[in-house]
Amino acid sequence: MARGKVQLRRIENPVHRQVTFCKRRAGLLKKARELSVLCDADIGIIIFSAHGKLYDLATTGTMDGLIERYKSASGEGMAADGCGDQRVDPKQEAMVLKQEIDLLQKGLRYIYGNRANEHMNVDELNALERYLEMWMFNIRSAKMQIMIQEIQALKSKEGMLKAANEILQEKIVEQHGLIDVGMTIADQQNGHFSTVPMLEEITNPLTILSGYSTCRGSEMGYSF
Amino acid sequence: MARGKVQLRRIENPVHRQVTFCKRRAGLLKKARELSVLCDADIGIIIFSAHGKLYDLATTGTMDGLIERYKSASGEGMAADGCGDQRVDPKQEAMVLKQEIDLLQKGLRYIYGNRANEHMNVDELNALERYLEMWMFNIRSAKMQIMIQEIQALKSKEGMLKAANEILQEKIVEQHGLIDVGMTIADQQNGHFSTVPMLEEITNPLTILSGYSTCRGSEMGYSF
DNA sequence: ATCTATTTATAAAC
DNA sequence: TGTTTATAAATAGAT
Repeated sequence: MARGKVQLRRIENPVHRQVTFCKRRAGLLKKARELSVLCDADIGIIIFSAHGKLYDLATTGTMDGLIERYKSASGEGMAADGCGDQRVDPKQEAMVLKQEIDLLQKGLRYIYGNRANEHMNVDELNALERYLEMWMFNIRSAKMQIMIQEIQALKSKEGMLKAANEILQEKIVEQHGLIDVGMTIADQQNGHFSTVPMLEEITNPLTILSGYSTCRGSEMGYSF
Repeated sequence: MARGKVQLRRIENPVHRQVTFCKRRAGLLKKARELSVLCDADIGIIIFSAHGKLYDLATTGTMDGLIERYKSASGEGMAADGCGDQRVDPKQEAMVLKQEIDLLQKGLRYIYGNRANEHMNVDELNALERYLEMWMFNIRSAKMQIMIQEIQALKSKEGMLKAANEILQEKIVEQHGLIDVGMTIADQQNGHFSTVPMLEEITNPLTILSGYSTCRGSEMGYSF
């Protein structure tokens, strides 16, 4: 705000960044206190610096009190959604794909390269943002499917082995009486990996996108 | 700040107070977003109006995530009794993922749902864009680690069972002569799932981002 | 909500 | 860090 307009992006110079952090942090907290007094509001602010240091402010009581109040107040509204879909043109498909690829490449340069060299406007960024989301879905779906297959295959294999194990055990018992070597080894592992249900919940893309499974699954034939 | 200096005390006129509350609240949140972007800070703000209405902002993930982080960061002055260290967030990991998903879902509602219902400003969209990049890396890494662990655990379990199986087999042979039931079942599965190396190639984030493996691995200590 | 006259906040320099 | 100063932003009051 002074001696030069500031761009809304991360300040690269660490010294400048630190100085600005101090000044603006102070300014922000001051504004918060003013708002609280002027308008009779209760305000809590939590700030973690880039290095993880905590700064906080609670204009009323304690931060914990505000957090409690927040938790009870925020558990309220849940809106439904109406997902309207548009339609695609069969003829321009190739051109569209080409443009998407161009944008992808530009975006990668932007994200991983020197941002100063690549200019992307808001529209391009928005488009890129949408693509990123689709990519995540596609890649994740593909990988999850493979890994879930793998896990289920291993589990079924395990089941087979256990069954075989039991059969062998029984044979031995039939022939000889109780022997415990095999059972002991097998049972040591039981219940050790009960994380599987949770795992599947977390990793299943459909779970993550719950409520958005209309997520253009059919439109997502982008050949990535 | 304009047309008249303001006194630092509660504005008595209810209309003025309400107007000022709206304006300054917007200003405060804007300042917070700027500070967050400029200085790479994570900020959460909770505002209760005089009438109890809640307004909030979380520049990183969700407010719940910041609250958790706040609680663990602020409660560092107590290290009395001998509790086991939980340095490697076994539970926090899941929560972190959940928060990321929350924000992603908000973004998805915005992108695919009715934009009128979800108001996201340009700042939020830019943040979302940055998050997408980080999420792709972080979420994928976390999930891959879990699933790879799972697969390895199952494989080791399989090894155990096979070993037990063999021992049992030997016992039977010792006692009785050749029996083929167990061996047949176990061997049916051999070599069936040689896909694992390929799987790991596909799922490794660094592979997907090949050519961009300078992918800020070290800069990505965003504490989600 | 939109428009200005002013007050504030603050970037750069010290 | 703290102070100074020129300038960008925020915003009080009016519309």
